[in-house]
Amino acid sequence: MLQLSVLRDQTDLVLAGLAKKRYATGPADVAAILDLDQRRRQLQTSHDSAQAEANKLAQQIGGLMKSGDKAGAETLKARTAELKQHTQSAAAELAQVEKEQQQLLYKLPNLPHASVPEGRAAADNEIVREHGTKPELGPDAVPHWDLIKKYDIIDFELGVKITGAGFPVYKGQGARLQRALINFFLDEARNAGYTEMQPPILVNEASGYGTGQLPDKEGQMYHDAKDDLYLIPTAEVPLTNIYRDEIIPVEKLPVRITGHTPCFRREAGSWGADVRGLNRLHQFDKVEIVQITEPEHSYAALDTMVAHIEGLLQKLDLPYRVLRLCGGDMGFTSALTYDLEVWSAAQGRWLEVSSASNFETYQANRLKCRYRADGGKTQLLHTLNGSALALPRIVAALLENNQTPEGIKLPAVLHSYCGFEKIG
RNA sequence: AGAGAGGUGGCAGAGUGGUCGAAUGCGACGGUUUCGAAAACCGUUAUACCGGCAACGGUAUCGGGGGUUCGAAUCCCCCCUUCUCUACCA
Repeated sequence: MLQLSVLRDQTDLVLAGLAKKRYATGPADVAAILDLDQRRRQLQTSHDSAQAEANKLAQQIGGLMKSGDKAGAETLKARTAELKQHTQSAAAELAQVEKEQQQLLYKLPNLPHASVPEGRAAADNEIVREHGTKPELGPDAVPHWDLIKKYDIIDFELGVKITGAGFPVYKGQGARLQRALINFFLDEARNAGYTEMQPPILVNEASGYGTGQLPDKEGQMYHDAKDDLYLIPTAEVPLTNIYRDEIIPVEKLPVRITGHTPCFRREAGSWGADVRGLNRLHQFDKVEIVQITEPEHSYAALDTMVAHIEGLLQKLDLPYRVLRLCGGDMGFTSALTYDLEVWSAAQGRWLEVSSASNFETYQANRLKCRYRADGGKTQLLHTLNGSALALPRIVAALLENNQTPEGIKLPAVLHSYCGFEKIG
C-alpha cells in the first residue's frame, strides 16, 4: 500500500509510476483519494475538538456530582448530549470516509523503481545477462513429461485420482530428488546467512492483507471457508507476516530468513500447451528467501539475493538468464523484480524458476513493519523476497537437459543429497 | 470438543465506574557522583491520527469489535487467544 504522505507530497511522481505500471485509472483514483483525505482530516479535527470538550465536561460533571450540585450537573449534561450527537455523526462519517479511502489505496499497485523498463508485457522485459551454454540434445531427446513416465518418477494420473489435475505424486527417485533439492536449497540459504523457519502453510485473512494477496486476489488462493483460512500461494506470506505489527530493533536488521513450504495456486483458467507437465501445478514445493532491511540498503540486498539464486543455478549446472521485468509485467506489489529463467532444452524455451523482488515500503506499510531510526521516529522498512528455488521447473530442466541413453545424469552437487547419481 | 480461570505498558504486576495513559518493581536510556566502575540519587522510558514552521496541544488505544453511561481498564454482548481439568489424537 502506498503511503498517503507520498500521494500528497509527490503526486506527480505517483502518477508517473502508476502509468509506467500500466495502471489505467491512476489519475482518477489518486484524485479521489486526496479528496477523501481532505474530508477525513476535516472530520477528524472536528470530531477531536468536540470530544475534547465533552471530556472536560465529563470531568466537571463528576466534580459537581461529588459536591452534590445536581442541578449544575444536569445543565452540563444537556451540553454533552449535543456534543455527543456531533461526535457520533462525525465518527460515523469518518469511518465511512476512511473505509473508502482504504479501499482505493488497496487498489493502487506499487510504484516501479527508476530502473524498471517501460513496457506492457513479457516481450518488453530486459535481459540483464545470460549464463551457461544450452546443451545439444540428441534426436531422441524428449520433454520431461515423457521422461517422468519412462522412469516412473512423477505420476500425474495418480494425482488426479487422489486429488485432481495439478497435484502430482512423486515416486521413488522422483520423491528423493524433491527432498534432495529442498535440502540443498535450504543448506545453501543457511550458509548465505538466512535463518531457517518452518511457518504454517495456512494463514488468516490479516496475513493475506499484509503481503498483498488480499483483497482482490482471493480467487488465486485455496480458501477454507469453515475456518476462514487460506492455503499459502508462497512462503512469502507467512514468512513476511512474522514481522507484521513489529517495530524491529535496528541491531536485528537486516532480517534474513528462509523456509521451505508447499505452495498452492488455484490458477483459474490458463490451461494449454505452455502448462503441460511440471510447468504449472496447483501444488508445488519452493524454498523462499526473505529479507527486511533499512530503506537505504534494500537494493544492495536485492542484488545479493539475485546473486545467491544465480549461485544455485550455477551449482546445478543449468543455463539461465536474468530478466528485469518491465512496468506492465511486474507484480502488483513490487517496485523492482528480477525473474530468473532456466533453459529447458527439450521444450526449447525458457522456464521461470525464480522471481526476486524489492517491495520497498509497499508491504511494510500494510504490515506496519517498522524500525526506529537513530532513536527518532519510527520508519517503514523495506521487504524483499525471492524463490531460491521453486522445484517443478528446476526438475523439468534437470530431467530434460541431462537426459542420456543411459539415464538422467544429475549434477554433482546433488549426488550426496540424493544418494544416487543418475535416474534410471 | 466440554467445563472452569485468565488476557493491563519492554517484562513483572496493582487497579471493579470519575482527575487513570494507567501505582509499584525490574529492565533500558540520560544525568549527578567516581580516576574508572558498582552502588546510591535525579530524570526519561508506548503507538497511531489531527492541528502547528516548531515548541506544543488535542483525540484514540488496558487482547479485538460492539453496547450501556455525562464519564469505562473497570459493567454488558460477540469474537480471538492463553492456562487447568476432561475428551480426542500424532
